[in-house]
Amino acid sequence: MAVTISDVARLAGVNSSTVSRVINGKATITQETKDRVYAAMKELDFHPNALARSLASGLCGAIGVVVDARDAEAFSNFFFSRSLFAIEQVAQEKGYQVIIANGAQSKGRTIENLMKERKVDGLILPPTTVSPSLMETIGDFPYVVLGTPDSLRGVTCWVDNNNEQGADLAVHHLQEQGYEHIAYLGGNQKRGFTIRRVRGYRKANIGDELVIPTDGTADSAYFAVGEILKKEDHPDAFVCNDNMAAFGLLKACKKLNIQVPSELGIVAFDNYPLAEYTDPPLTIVDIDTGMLGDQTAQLLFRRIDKRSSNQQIMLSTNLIIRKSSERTAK
Amino acid sequence: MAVTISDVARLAGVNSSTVSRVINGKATITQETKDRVYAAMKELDFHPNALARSLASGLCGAIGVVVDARDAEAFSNFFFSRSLFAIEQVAQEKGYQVIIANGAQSKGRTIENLMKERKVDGLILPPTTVSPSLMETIGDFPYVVLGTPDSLRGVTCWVDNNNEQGADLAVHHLQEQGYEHIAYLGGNQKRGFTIRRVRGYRKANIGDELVIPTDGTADSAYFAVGEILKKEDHPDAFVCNDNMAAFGLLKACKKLNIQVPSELGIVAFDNYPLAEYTDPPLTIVDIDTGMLGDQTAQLLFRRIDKRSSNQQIMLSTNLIIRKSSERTAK
DNA sequence: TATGATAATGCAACCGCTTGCATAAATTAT
DNA sequence: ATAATTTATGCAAGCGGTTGCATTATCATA
Repeated sequence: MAVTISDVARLAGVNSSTVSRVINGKATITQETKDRVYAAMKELDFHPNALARSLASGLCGAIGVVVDARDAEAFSNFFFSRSLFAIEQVAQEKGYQVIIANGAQSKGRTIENLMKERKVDGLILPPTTVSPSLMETIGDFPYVVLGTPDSLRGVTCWVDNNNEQGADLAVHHLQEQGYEHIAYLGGNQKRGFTIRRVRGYRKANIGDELVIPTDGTADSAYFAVGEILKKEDHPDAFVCNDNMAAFGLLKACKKLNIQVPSELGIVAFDNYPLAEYTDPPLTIVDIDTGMLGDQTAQLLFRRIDKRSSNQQIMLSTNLIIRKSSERTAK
Repeated sequence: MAVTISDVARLAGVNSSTVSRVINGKATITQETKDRVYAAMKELDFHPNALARSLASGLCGAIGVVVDARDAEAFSNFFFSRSLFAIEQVAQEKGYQVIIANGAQSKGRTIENLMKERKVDGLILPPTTVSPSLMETIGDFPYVVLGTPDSLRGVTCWVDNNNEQGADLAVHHLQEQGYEHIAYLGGNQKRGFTIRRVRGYRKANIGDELVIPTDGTADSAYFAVGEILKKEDHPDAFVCNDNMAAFGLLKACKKLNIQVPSELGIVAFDNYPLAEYTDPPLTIVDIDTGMLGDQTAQLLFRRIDKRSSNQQIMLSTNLIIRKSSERTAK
């Protein structure tokens, strides 16, 4: 059987409540007593039972990170896993555990259980899972949405990168480089972040407007631009919603013998590790996923500690300029 | 305050132990009583407190997945996150929570805490964290290493893909395609899985031997092969330890105007989403990361339930043949 | 109908820790 | 020296369940 607080108390010749106070350090205890308790703890190799502590104290010492992934691909999406790294780091500093749970199959049950069965003190949610009804069951339980929810109804707290500003950045950069007909390639036009990126593109773009959706694969981008690029007056630049779209586009350009960047410029969202190894390397609207995770976790802990009300945090994106948009180098 | 089991009991007109039995379903209870209890539970929107259950039952209902990542890059490595998806799925089926923890900074303390503070019932560990001393503190606590430990001393339970067989597969395929001087590119020669892949390469390779380490970046591969490819008698095929090495190699070939696959064949480990979008698409030794995660979790649960002794499971890899090794198409 | 076996439920201790309140010890003020 | 404070520790009641044992209700058997 495991060593308990009373074993330690007995050995140190004190009451178990004293041991508890020593552990938690929030009471005045004589140095001498402390020393005896510490010695006893070390001698018995005592580790407090986290479950019992949580039960007694009413805090579970864990936060839940919910993912909404139907397959391994979505799960391993790099946006998520990078943010997760930062989240875990913040949690570790606070002495909290991180529980991950895939909410894809369960229609909100996952979230409800985590909350109501007292498994976590707070939740980080993906934009796709929040709905008015979910927000109702969540009530004033601490949560932060990582990303902007598709529907804002009832949702009051999130952290996101500024997609609109990112698209603006991309378009302006291409315009500065002398590109004139800028199109937008990729993305599911029902997803909030795509909508906002397209909105940014529309606002910044002064030429003709062209938005080409894809299903997220390089192939679909490849086929989608195939016909368009054959026309005489095809766009001379693309803002790509993701790296896969850019890859499909590059492939199509290669096939049709369109030179990048001299004849066609490309800027894509998200700095995948491989974006700088394409030919030519891709100019990127970079999202600081680390910062995103960090801010999300920080905000969540503020809410858990009741040190913060609901708020929305928006992080700026920034441009990593590479060859794919360097028309001036022509 | 939350609804407790006694609230339910009171409303249903039974003792709280009866409610407990109804919840856990492991006792004979009259249908009529059950109905009353369920009705009361529903009326009060009762959710059992997981902490209290765990404390009383002695099981925490969570498994820990330890990662060893110094930075977000390592954390988001695709091998890990894909396996994680499968692990979470198995856990969810068993009603278990998945706790992830980065053990990089803490020298085994993370693992020890998860275990001794009773936060998890079992652990999935990365090969890099296991050491004889750690195995000693782990004792007979249920664990499974995901990957083959670098040092086998004291380690008794792991699941891995068969790296040696994978390299064998790659070399044979290249030989069949008519390539004769096959080199091995990439990897840290101190890491177990690289060593085993190289061993497989050495066994299968009948021509000259050449192993070129890299630091995992495409750049280091690019520079490493630069000189080698300039020589007259350079290898006519490469087995790459990872996708990044293959990217660097492709870039070097392009620069030196070496045609792939007609003049030089490439097979790389790991099927990155982008491997089929390179020019030419890469032939891959594919690792079924989903199966790996699944088997690891299954084995862990068998150990938790004491239905299995320590064992080592090896999963076969298989080849995805694409253009980069199709010499016959010359 | 009495009797033993079996099924259904209640009782209460316990899981290991926290914490409000009471008490005892130490310190300071008068 | 004694009273008034302040500080350090003990006591015991929870936290919300689970579970072995005791008890009662139900049923089959003779």
